[in-house]
Amino acid sequence: MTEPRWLDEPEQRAWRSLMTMQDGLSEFLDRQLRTRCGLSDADYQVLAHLSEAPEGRLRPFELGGLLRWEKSRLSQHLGRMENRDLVTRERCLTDQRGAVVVIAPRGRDLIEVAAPQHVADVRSALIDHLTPAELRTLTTIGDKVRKRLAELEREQLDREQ
Amino acid sequence: MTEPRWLDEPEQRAWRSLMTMQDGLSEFLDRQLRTRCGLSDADYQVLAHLSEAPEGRLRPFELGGLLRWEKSRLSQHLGRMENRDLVTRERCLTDQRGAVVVIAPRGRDLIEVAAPQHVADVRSALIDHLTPAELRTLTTIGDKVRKRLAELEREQLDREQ
DNA sequence: TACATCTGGTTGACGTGTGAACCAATCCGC
DNA sequence: GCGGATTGGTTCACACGTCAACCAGATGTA
Repeated sequence: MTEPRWLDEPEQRAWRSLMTMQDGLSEFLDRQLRTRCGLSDADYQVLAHLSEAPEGRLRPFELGGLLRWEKSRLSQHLGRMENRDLVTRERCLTDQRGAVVVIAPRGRDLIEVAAPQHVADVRSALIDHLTPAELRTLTTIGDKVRKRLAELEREQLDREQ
Repeated sequence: MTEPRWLDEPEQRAWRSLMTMQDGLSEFLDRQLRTRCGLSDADYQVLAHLSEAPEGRLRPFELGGLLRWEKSRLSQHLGRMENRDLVTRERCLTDQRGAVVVIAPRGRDLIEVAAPQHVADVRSALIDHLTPAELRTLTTIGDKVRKRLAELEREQLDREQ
């Protein structure tokens, strides 16, 4: 605590580089989706998961698990998507308190137009400019960080008890 | 356009890995700052830039340039930060329409507490787990993407004319 | 069966980001 | 100098995310 251990030059550069890339990439992809298909990144992810699910239907809690979204966020977002005819909500037959989200025809159409364009954007902004080695390193780093964050989260939970 | 060129296995994994890391990292860092210092990531960045500026003062448009924020966002956020005594706003003497943002004592105190903790978090979640080679690769990738995004933005602007 | 607890989901209040409209001061070409 | 374009900034309306409170149906345990 008394010695902060600031980032040195290469560390600083890597960190800033990552942050800038992060902001730039999300901003770019979100804007492309939005201007070309009228979908936000959030809409896209919801529709992507639904379109891959059997019959295009999922329980909200399953969808929330896949997206790692808070349940209130999901509920609010589904409400807005329902108003725009992207999805519909039905009552669940086997669990009386639950619901089922179903992708609507308009949602299906939009995601089928959006998906190839989105992949093309991801390629054009990132993937196509990476060597196989860079691709591997990126995967490695991502996996390491994911594991580490899970660890930190567990520690946090332990401390709370 | 007729052939979408989907991502292959390693590409897919790298992309998802990056996205997950991105979400997880921002979420973690933001939560740490928020619970320990009552600062959002946005607050932190504003205060960080201000505290490094001469006399802790910057014109909003300079700050906006550094943060790459829309001016309306910056204006709104500064308003809220002013209400919380983190910054103050003064009229600019040399440009009658402009303002100057100054870091307030409370803002200075908070950033000085938050900064070392924030760096420690960045280390503990990311930097300390990377080899020098990974650090270099990350920097390289970030730089490539930044250049590429700038290129795409220029093309976009050209198309609009 | 009865009561406590847990789970799936919605709602409301609030903080935050975006785009467009707007105002005033400044700049620039004549 | 004058009039139009540009720049610095704020404001409004709206979309979005988070948290806490809440409700109803399910589950577990005596």
